[in-house]
Amino acid sequence: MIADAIGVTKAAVYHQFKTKEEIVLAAAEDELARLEATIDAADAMPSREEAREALLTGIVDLAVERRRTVSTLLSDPVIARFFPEQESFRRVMGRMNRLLIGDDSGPEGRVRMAMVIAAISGAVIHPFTVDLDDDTLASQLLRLARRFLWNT
Amino acid sequence: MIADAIGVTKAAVYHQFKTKEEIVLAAAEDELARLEATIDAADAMPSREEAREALLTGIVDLAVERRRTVSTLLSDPVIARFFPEQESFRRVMGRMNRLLIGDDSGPEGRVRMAMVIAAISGAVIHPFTVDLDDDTLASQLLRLARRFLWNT
Amino acid sequence: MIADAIGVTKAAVYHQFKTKEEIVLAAAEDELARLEATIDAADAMPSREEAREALLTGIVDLAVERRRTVSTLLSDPVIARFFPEQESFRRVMGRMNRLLIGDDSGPEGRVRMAMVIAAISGAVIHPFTVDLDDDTLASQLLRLARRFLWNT
Amino acid sequence: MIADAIGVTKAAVYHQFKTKEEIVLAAAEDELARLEATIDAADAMPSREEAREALLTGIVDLAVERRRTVSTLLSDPVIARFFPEQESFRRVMGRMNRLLIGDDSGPEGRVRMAMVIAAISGAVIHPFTVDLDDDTLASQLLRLARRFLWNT
DNA sequence: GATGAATGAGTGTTCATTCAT
DNA sequence: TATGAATGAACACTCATTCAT
Repeated sequence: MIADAIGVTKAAVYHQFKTKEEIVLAAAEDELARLEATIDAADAMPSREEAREALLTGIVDLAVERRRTVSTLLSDPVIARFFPEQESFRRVMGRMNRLLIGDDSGPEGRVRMAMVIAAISGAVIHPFTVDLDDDTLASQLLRLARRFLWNT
Repeated sequence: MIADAIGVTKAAVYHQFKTKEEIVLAAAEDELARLEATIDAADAMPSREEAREALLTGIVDLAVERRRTVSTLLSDPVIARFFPEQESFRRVMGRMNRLLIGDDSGPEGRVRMAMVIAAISGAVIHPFTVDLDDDTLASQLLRLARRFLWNT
Repeated sequence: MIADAIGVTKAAVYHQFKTKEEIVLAAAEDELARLEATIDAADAMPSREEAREALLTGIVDLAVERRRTVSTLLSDPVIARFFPEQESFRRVMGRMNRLLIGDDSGPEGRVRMAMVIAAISGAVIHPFTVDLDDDTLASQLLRLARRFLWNT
Repeated sequence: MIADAIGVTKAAVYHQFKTKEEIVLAAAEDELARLEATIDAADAMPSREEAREALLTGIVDLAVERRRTVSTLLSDPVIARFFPEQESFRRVMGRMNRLLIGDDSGPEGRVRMAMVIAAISGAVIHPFTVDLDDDTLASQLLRLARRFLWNT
């Protein structure tokens, strides 16, 4: 499908990537880089509150904007298996944790972070929300995350 | 796989269901029936508050308990395409809507319902929450839903 | 190639054999059955000398007659890997050993047996002997084996 | 595999050899040169008997020593097809013939030569003899060849 | 109701080769 | 001399489906 979609032969794709897994992983790394850029931008903010706010907005925007790719990636078994062990992935998740819920984020905090990320990606790919336009979806996601994380 | 799992031949399965889609749809109807039973139970409650509470708990329990099936079903393209048009599905969703957010649920209310359902199913299948035990997951899901729906 | 040669689709072949290895093994078992039939016939001979003689002739005839199949099988990596462990194979080799070089066949005897079998199959598939007609090849092989095994 | 093994790209190999066949043929010529050197050494012997003996030992040593290469080459279809027509190959085979079985080697003699070569190479590559150590294999091969060629 | 046999259309991958640079 | 990118053709295998029995 990939080869057909970009109009080359399968063998040409296999010249660039050794296995199918490599293709999936490359796509995921690309998406991860986008997320890290968002974190960098948030980090540059003057106050903690502004940084938090910017990050959450950035995450939601990213998820909504890149809906299809994110959705495909998140339901891919290769990602589920290999990504949690990847250094790059752990680093980005660590930075997100610290910014969103603080250095003192104990197990409870981490669980809440995981829940929010899961909820965001779930909502972004879920059939029930498929008809929602991007703005509505983004604003609802922000509300949901704020209520759950900080009760605001 | 299905045929092997129940110990008959593929052809025997094709005698009962005309296509693979039919099998998926049948499995989904089964899951939907479980949900409707939960709604029936909630409806039998004496007060509105108790009904709401029972329904939300029931939904979360169902999602957590039947994690694997629900997750498989929700990431199936057949479901995404055909289910929203199914009468049975619309009926159950309507009853859920009315119970959870009231008869006057305008478009805003329905969007919020959809978000909660999406968040619950997203969290249930998401890789980040895969290690959470059922109790933790259920209690976090309840908290998330209550905050977002009723800000409690 | 197999599917094309017998004029069916690949999938039809995969309906009968689960893997390519199974096909190779099945072909090998078939050839082995031929060899065992030859041993049975030799065993029915009245004297030891006649039995020996009949077996050697039988082996050589088989190798020459079924040249192409035997040659293909012998250069197949699957055979080299899995056949020596197969019960059927060990049984047939054991019977051959006992008939050709006797119950007292020590390590020296077994090595000689192996050499003769190897020489026969080598000669049968070797490019240098590819133009020899079946009769010439068979008589030379008999001579070689007799000289080496019994010095006659 | 070849390109990887020598640490260059495939295209670099294709700059030196026009086809895969040419590579195989070049490897074979290399092996043939070794054989001719062995014949040269034998030819330098004072007596005919010593020359014969030296040649046979030399051939067997070569086959055993270079087991893997010889085996690969001998089971290669390109070799079977093109080598018998090659001038270099015919020259070396002619010299071997004359030394091993004499100038008067009629068709019978040539057939016997071919059989011995085939038996040697067969034994060297055959699965049954794969566990034999080099010394055992060499001495058995010498014995087999002597018995068949000269009945000694 | 069920089975065995078959099929078309894929998928993931390798291999020998070509060619512009 | 060498490289990177590409290709056609194969190969081992799976999947959803059909059909005669």
